[in-house]
Amino acid sequence: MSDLLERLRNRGWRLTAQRRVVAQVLDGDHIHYTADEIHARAVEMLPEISRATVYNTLGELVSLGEVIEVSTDGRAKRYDPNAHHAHQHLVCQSCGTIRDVHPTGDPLASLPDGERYGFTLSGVEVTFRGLCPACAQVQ
Amino acid sequence: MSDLLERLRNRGWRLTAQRRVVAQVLDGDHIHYTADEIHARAVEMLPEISRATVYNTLGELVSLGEVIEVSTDGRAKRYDPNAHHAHQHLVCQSCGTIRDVHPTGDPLASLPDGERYGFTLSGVEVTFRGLCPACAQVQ
DNA sequence: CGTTGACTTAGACAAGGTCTAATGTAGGGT
DNA sequence: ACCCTACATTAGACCTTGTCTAAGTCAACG
Repeated sequence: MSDLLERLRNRGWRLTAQRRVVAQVLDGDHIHYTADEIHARAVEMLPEISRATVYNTLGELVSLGEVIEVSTDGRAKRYDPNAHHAHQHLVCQSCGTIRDVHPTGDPLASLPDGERYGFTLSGVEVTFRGLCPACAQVQ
Repeated sequence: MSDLLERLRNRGWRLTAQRRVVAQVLDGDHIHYTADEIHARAVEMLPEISRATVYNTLGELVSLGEVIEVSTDGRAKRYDPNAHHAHQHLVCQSCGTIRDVHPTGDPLASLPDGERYGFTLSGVEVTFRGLCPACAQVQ
């Protein structure tokens, strides 16, 4: 993750305590947190950090391509620090947990020319939905 | 669409003017509207219909499996009445238009057992992203 | 070590959606 | 045909997520 900070500094980022903390939270577990969860964890390390800064920082990381924004439903967006490896997501419908998965084959290839309607395709997202083991037991 | 209303009545739905209007809007064009767009169109036919009723009705249609809820980004959810035919979506990144598409193969099969982490899979969504012909010209 | 422009802050604001308590009504029972 | 009553609808308050603003702060260059 210090790699990340180094990369960002080379791109002209000012290295502030707030940004370091956000990067640190993202680098922790490989769970995909919401912005507010990231804020809550950041506050534990740097009590005065504001919500706006967390949102700003996440937005910058997304537009720099270091983090992927995942909107699995109409709820809060989640942030996936694993931007440098192609992967898709597996989402628990009950608790919202997201895991990274690696399906076989190239999903883009599954759309025949006759179904492209003249679109210029730039990407594809595949979201597998189901119940995680913990939620499956409860139901 | 009277099919739909009949099916719903058989499942114990009370047939109100409001619900008929919402069904009628969904049955119109095959565009995927947001809840507020549906409300706006419903108001033209039944001026006193409330936002809450539209949201309630859409939620019921979704949980009855008659309509699919599509969240393409962090914006408003859109409602797709084409729930009885398996299909996926092609979204224009610029203007947000959604088209239904029919990829080849079963995307669920692309997730190997070793990548399922004990989840009970219930479905998969594939969202192709790109630029529609109109937006591609502008850029 | 001073300067300055990028960064951060608190809190107001906005969009999308949900909830509540009061009121209305579809449709079965008579 | 007409009541009942449980289900449906309403207006509007409220909640969550996210954005914006104006004022204050500070990293890093010189």
